[in-house]
Amino acid sequence: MKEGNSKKVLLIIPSRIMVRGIEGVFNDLGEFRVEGILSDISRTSETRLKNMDADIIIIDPIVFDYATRPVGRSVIAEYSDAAVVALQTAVMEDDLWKQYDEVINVYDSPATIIKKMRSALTSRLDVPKSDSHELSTREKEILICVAKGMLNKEIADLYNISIYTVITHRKNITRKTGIKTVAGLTVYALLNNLIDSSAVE
Amino acid sequence: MKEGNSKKVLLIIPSRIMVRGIEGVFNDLGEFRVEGILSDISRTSETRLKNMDADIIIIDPIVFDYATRPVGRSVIAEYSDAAVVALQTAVMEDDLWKQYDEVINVYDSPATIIKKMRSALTSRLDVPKSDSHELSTREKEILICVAKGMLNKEIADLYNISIYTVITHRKNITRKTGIKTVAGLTVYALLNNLIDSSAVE
DNA sequence: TGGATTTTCCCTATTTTTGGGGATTGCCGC
DNA sequence: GCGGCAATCCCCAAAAATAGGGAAAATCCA
Repeated sequence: MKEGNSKKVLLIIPSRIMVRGIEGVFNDLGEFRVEGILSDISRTSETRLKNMDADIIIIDPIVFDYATRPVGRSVIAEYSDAAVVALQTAVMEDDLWKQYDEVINVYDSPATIIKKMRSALTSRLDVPKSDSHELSTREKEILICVAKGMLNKEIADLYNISIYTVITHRKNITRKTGIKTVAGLTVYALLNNLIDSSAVE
Repeated sequence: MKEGNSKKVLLIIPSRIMVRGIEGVFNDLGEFRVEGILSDISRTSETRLKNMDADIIIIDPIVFDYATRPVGRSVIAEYSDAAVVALQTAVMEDDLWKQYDEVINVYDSPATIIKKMRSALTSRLDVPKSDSHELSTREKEILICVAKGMLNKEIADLYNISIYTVITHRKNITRKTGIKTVAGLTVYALLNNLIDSSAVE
């Protein structure tokens, strides 16, 4: 397989292990070549994203990170036309995977990985739109606390706000998500990578 | 760093990406050298485990079919004296990590990985013991309901028992597990495969 | 058989959450 | 400037959970 023919890949993956692993798998097989590596999607990264003319981007959705940012592929789409493949390492809500052209699981065999890479290049999604009824920053913070099992009083103390405010936020959270129980909200937080299971109990 | 000096490492990891990644990281740094790779812990693997005189084993606990029970390290201990390091890729109950000499996270930096590898070699655990206080059948049933977000009243009606009984069971569950909050119990139930995340919200 | 465990039930009191109202401030976009 | 939204605060009443206590059957196992 000729070097010149291979597709340019950009990795946006904070795990050195996984970066080296994917490089290794691609080196074994040719066809794809890692041309750039980013470990986050910070401001400085965005210019590299724009300048580097990658054919395909493999991203670990964890970079869209807990609570702070509006999740998703759409962020990438602003800076690059490359196909975007998610690297699946953790549990995440089904809907969130659908925005990517393909999803590679860390346990996939090299053959499967290559197949999915090809698939990502041919069958491209065109309109990745972000969902509407997002939780506000504060609401996410409160939700995280709730999912951790904190009391309203504890949350109020943590953020130096009134317990009434906490309760109001919780009302809005249940209204926006449609989830009425703590158990449900905990699962919601887990599936949306707002918390890690180790953060609870 | 001399080749002859490097420690022998056995990987028991089903993910090709992660195997190649760890090989890459170790190649970059010397000191450790991957001598063998297994992708499961089947019967045939056991002889290789015994014969290969590894200094340290890195294992992805997913090969133990996870969460189900506190197996794990003890299985390895039957066939090898090597230090055992877990590769942390997914959420798992806190206690289950404690049986390993070290836990490397996929997002750890190479420096951290090496540090943990050294630590695993020096500070070795000696008695990997399993925990005792299991939940009774009824308690598991109640726990499942709690994790689903059901009210005590609803649980009582479901099993045709008094709400007092439900409360008593919940007291015993919190006492046995040491988990006081619904959020924590939900995670516990998820991690122990008592419920599926789809069963909640 | 006898002890341990499980399962069941009950009470009181307190704490916490939920659900229904409201209200003010400030910021952003049209 | 006006509407919408985010974030803050407040009250009240009802529902639910928590934390003590105790106790009696049923079941299991050694």
